[in-house]
Amino acid sequence: MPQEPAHITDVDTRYLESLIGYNARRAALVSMELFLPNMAEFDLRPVEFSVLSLVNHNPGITSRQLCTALSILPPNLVGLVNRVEKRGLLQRQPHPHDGRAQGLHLTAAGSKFMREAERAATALEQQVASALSASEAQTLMRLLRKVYRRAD
Amino acid sequence: MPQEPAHITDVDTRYLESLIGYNARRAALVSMELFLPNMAEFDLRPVEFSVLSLVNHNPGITSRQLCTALSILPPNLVGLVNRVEKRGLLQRQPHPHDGRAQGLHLTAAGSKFMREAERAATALEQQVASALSASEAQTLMRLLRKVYRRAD
DNA sequence: TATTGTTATACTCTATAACTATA
DNA sequence: TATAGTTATAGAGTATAACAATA
Repeated sequence: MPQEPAHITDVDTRYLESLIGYNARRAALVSMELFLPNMAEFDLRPVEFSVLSLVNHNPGITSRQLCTALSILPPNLVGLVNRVEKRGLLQRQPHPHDGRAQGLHLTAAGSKFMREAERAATALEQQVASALSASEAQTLMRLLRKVYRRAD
Repeated sequence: MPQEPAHITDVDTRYLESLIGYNARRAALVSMELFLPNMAEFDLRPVEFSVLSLVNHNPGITSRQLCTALSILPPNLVGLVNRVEKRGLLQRQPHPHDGRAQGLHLTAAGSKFMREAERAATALEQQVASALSASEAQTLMRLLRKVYRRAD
């Protein structure tokens, strides 16, 4: 056991690395760091990508549903939707059954855009998972979902 | 295959859930949500806990080393260290070999405080990992480290 | 010349309160 | 009365530039 050296060379991170939250946060930050340059041509932040992807796969989804699915607070979604709407990627449409709500839909340009963006994100995934085998990557995601899906 | 329903009931998140970054971020957010109430008595934010824990296990560590180990930018660490120093948990001391640097050390009160805080964090870990077996938790952390340790 | 720590500051992200229109 | 969307705003977190002291 070292005698509490006053001059540290290698930092002992073993305790922090025994905590799931610490490890998940570090991995998430690295993933987002890789996202930015690799997705630069799309000018999308991670959350914007997530929103557009959910609209892509759930046409007619409401803001409220997006907020619940992605843990975004409603006031913070407004500006985000406004931006991608101004870029011509997304449209608000009247909701068929609820006059308060609006269904969100990708425009034709938005659909094409998201096809390419999701292809790029899937390619980027190879970099994020470069140290993992295919089966390790699947295991990792399955275990992460067990952590954040509290009620399943 | 559904005909693009305009009224979504269950949100299809399958594509996003195929991305490591998305899953890691969701799990990190849930972990931090659990951290706040469970660690409330210590009045520590996750990053403050990480800093104090590294000082605890690496007495004499410098700010620069902390920044590197935790991916914090130096200007953002200053206020954080000031706060825990004002709380009497941490002390800056002259560095033995480098006049520019300062070694960070826990005070006696800080040591006692961090013993209890780390015990609480370890107990909290049982909640974070409640859906995982012990071996699944170990696997999860091992795979997460493979993601964020780009050069190993 | 490079590095440590610091200040000042800007920018982004996240959170809260209150309002409207509709259910 | 409750909910969807919105506005305004506050707070937390993260970023860059520039400086003094030391290597």
